[in-house]
Amino acid sequence: MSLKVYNTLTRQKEEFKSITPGLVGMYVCGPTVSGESHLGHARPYITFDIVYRYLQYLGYKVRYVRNITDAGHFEEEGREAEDKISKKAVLEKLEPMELVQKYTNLFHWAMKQFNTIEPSIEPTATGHIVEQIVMIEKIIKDGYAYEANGSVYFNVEKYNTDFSKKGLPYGMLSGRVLDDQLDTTRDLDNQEEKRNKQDFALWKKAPPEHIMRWASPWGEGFPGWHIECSAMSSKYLGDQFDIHGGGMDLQFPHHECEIAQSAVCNDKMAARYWIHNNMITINGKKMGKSYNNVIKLTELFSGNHPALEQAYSPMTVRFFILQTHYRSTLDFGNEALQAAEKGLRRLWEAHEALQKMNLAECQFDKESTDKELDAKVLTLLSQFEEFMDDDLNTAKVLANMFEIVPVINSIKDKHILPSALQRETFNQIQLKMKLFVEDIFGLKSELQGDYTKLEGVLQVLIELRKQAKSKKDYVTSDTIRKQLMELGIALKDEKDGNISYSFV
RNA sequence: GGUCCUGUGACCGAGUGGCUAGGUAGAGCUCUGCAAAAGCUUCCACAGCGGUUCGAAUCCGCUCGGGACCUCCA
Repeated sequence: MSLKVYNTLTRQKEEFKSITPGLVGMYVCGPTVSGESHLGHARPYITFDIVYRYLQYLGYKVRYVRNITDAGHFEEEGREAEDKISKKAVLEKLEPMELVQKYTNLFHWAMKQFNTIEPSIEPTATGHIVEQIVMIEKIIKDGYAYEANGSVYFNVEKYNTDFSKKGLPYGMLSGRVLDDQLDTTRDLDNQEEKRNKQDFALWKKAPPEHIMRWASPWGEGFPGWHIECSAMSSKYLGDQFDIHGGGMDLQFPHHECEIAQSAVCNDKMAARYWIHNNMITINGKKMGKSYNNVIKLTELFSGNHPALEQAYSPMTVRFFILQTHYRSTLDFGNEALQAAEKGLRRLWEAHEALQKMNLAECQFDKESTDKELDAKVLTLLSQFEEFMDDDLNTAKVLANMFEIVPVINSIKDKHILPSALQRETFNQIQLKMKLFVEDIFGLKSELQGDYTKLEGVLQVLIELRKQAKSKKDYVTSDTIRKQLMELGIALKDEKDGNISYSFV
């Protein structure tokens, strides 16, 4: 068994082989910290968190680089070439770096809520201006870029002509042919600096009012968007690395341009495997600023948005995303999120109950084994890796988990005896559920803080209720249960007369 | 206009030739003082029309619908 991933470059699933045995270099396009992250942004970071975790499970030492874009995006290229970040800063009356800091912090907070593991390196664009300038100089020197009025543009046509011979034509990732594009590129104003419409900026001259600016051989300005990723990925991962990830919408032009820049500088395809996650949609349309349909993560967690019937917790969102294959679109909806919330709760409660079971004293013997059930469970468990190896099919793994949940609950409720399974099978369930639910899927309990005092108080109430029940004083017992429910604590009368509780 | 993807039951979604996906909701039953939870059962879908095949949600064609990219975008 070995991991297979879908490579956008070849349009097929390929066996994953790292360049250096045992080591993986992975670069994922990070956030632009000029605003708050929304639900759509959560998808790539959760998706590649799974990739990161699974690769590590497979035994790889992974260097995971995810950048912070804190400069360089153009709001409207060609118009005034305004840096997106400085534009917003003026609006909010903040220093640009203050704004950048604010949204970087918010992003990190959200990533922590989602229980994603921090990348190995999180470089910022502004921290790598020098590297970007060096790269641009090299591209100019080789004749694939030209300066015009303090800005520098990449000569796409010349690149395509020369590098097609080397098997690296422009458009190879997104599957487009350069000639087709000449007519289809939209008209933008003030494009006269460019020799061709499809040329893209490596460096932009900063207008006088522009606050974010750096000295360069071409005057004061700021870097183009695409060059930052090329500069940072090659700096930390080398001329060619294993995985480049990001959202599908970055395929063109962003990743295409990265490929071209890196090809000129390093004479190589920057990355071997290009992995792209699909979009999150809302009412069938991509969630995005330009569609005016975004739900910010803070809104999602608080429920404070007209489209939301309630708040949804970070783990619910994480689970929601994992229930779908990463290359399919995922449609947002209250009903769908609520279904995810309930499903997650059932899975998590079974998982917790399972981990608490201690069967050391239990008698297992051959005669009592339900061979059919035992074999079924073993198959379900063994498929966990099989499904993950098949292009990270988290949806199928979850489906299998949900087939195991009734078995766990039945053992817990004593509908079936633990000895219906072999001891080794039971141990496997505990082991693999923990491994996949927690370590690979990164799900966790959302209870925070120290609950020992609260638990003590609950025990007192539970004792009182037990007493009331034994006296058939159902008014008291129902009152306790009802009022706790209103506080979000559900009491359950177990078969054996015990009372358990859970936080809803 | 160009390139590409897609249409699965009430909702979200796996699934690329034959075998129950799964979750949620609904219905029934068991358990139970009641409830909740849990378990069992049920709901047996693949846009439409043709074609290929012993057999198609899955392959091919057409029709209709939805979407992405071509501009910043996760």
